[in-house]
Amino acid sequence: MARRVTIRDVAREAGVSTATISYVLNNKVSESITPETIAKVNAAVERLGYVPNLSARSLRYRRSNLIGVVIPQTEPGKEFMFSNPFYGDFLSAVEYTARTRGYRLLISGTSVGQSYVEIAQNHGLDAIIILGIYPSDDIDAYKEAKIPLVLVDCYRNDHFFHSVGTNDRHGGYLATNHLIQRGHRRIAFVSGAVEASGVNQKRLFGYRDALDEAGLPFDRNLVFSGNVGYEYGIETARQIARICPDVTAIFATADIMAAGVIKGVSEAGLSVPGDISVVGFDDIFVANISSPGLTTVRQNIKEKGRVAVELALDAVDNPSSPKRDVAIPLEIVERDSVRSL
Amino acid sequence: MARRVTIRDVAREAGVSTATISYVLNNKVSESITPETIAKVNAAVERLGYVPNLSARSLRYRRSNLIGVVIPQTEPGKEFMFSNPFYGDFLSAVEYTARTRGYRLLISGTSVGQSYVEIAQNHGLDAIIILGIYPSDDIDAYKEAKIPLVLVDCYRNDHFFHSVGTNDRHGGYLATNHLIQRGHRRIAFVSGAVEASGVNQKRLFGYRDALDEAGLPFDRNLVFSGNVGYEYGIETARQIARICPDVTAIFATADIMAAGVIKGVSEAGLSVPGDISVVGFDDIFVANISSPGLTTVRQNIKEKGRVAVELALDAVDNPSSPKRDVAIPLEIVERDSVRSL
DNA sequence: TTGAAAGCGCTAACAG
DNA sequence: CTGTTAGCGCTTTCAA
Repeated sequence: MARRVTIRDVAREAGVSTATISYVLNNKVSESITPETIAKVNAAVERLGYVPNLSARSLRYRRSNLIGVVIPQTEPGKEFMFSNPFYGDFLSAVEYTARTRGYRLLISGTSVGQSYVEIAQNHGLDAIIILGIYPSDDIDAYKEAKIPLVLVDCYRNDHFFHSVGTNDRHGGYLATNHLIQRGHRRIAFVSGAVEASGVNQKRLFGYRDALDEAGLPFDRNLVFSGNVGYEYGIETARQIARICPDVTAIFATADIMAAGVIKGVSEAGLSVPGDISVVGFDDIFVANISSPGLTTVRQNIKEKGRVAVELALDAVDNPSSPKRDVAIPLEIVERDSVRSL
Repeated sequence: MARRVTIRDVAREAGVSTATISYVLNNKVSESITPETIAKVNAAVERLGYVPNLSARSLRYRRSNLIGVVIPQTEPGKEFMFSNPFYGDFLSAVEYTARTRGYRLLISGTSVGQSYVEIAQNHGLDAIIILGIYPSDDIDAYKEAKIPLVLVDCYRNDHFFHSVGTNDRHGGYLATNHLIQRGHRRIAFVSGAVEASGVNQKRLFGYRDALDEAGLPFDRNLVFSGNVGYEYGIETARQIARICPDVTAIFATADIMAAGVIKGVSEAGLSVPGDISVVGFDDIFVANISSPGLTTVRQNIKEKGRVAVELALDAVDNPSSPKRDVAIPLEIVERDSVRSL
């Protein structure tokens, strides 16, 4: 490794002191520096190819300009955290927004026995964006460490942190009501694990809301919950086709699952939407690709990512400002996977 | 921000010096420390919740345990760098491998006017993995900065850096030959930009190889190159359906495009594989989801990510070791998008 | 076996 | 207007 060019080298080259270099580099207008000096410094920086060392700076400043992003392992021990394209879309938006604000992203799953709090402190992360899970074990550690946190898609918030999500209950209602309006009466609900105060539970509540409103009975046997994945969608659709012949519609709480459902339905020798209508959730591009095109509840993932970063930076700059819960709007996007009965 | 617990605090708590703490923390066996001291130190660390500051350490060590990953902007100015799920899969594998080796990932696109070399030096990145593009402008800067680099899917390598990719020419051959073997004669080639020494050019060469081998003429009008995206696949398929009625098969050099092609063909009122057969490239899960299932050239993305990290770390540890070019094997995966004529 | 102290590169208070 | 210097948290040589 070639020796780094330091601020010292630049100072020598420019014939001024290191402090002056630092002032010029950071546009410290409070110090008044002659234009000539500025020019000399810039020339020296240029000539030497000087690049500031952020490790040193962050040691000094106690800030790293780094935001951590924690993506949940979809399945324990599974290394493909991005198996759902939703995460990629989200991360893209986060990265873009962070970059325009001068922040970089540190991404890391967590190995067993290692808390993300530790990683955060290790690298002096300015803020952390956590997706989908409420790290119940760690949460006190976060509070204690006073690391600004943004919770995404998490309802177990105690207003100690900012959060961003959607009105999942409303989303569940939207999807189910869409089907009911089109004459469906026996509607299956397919989702990942339904945990207390998790998004799937909320969506399930919304599903029940719509049922109730229409005076339809809630049938526990039509609720299928497993894991958020394409495979599980296939399996469940097969199963539904086999044991619930009266079901005419399926609401899957993630497009990736809905895609599996469509596949499973056709593998069972039935057609979408001919025999079974399907509504998804997210509106990732898979909804477009699937055939038939998937009618789904769109959430603006890009916006979600943007807001997550805004909130994170707000928490950094105003640690004591009141914590906000932002909900990204939802809307039904109609494609071709729903039939009117 | 609560004041950090530093090694000093731990030293005071344990009643020893900071050096001793450091020795214990880093298992410096060269120094012999009594078990009692070790126990005391560990207890103090535990009690105080001490977490090492990696900025300080990296300032000292001149290494950050950070690997940079550069994902190309698929389109200039477009913020969604992950529009192709391929990247998410790749990144997952990279993250997992890096983590098991004690490294974290810094991801960042590059804003205009900012070279990634600068980012790398800013954060003291130990190595960088660059996907898909040869940063021709920067390359000298990388060499000069002596930052270990791994080039992924890049043929413009001068053996100054490690690289990992696949035998794209062979892949192109595989796909095209698969179609030829099944009786297809008029086969369109649909890809992103065909640049000199880019993957698409290689795949195009492979396409020609297969044509040549079978004694089929190469028709320039059957080569469509635009950008790697679902939309472009749709457009091109429509166009092919309209102006090339004799085409019976399409080789799309990315599954994401192939998915678009399938959509476009059906929008044109034709069927896959009834009227037109389609072969893709990558075998991302979209190949599974699309209907009909996409026959495609599989590359082991996970392996690609793993190897990229291995090579990166090798370059860190052995800066002067000879540079390797690793090719990940390819194979045809048959699904339902190809018909035998 | 342990401690004191220098220094990694940078910033900012203070002095000149 | 510019320079000197202390110190951010850590490692490691050298001395005790």
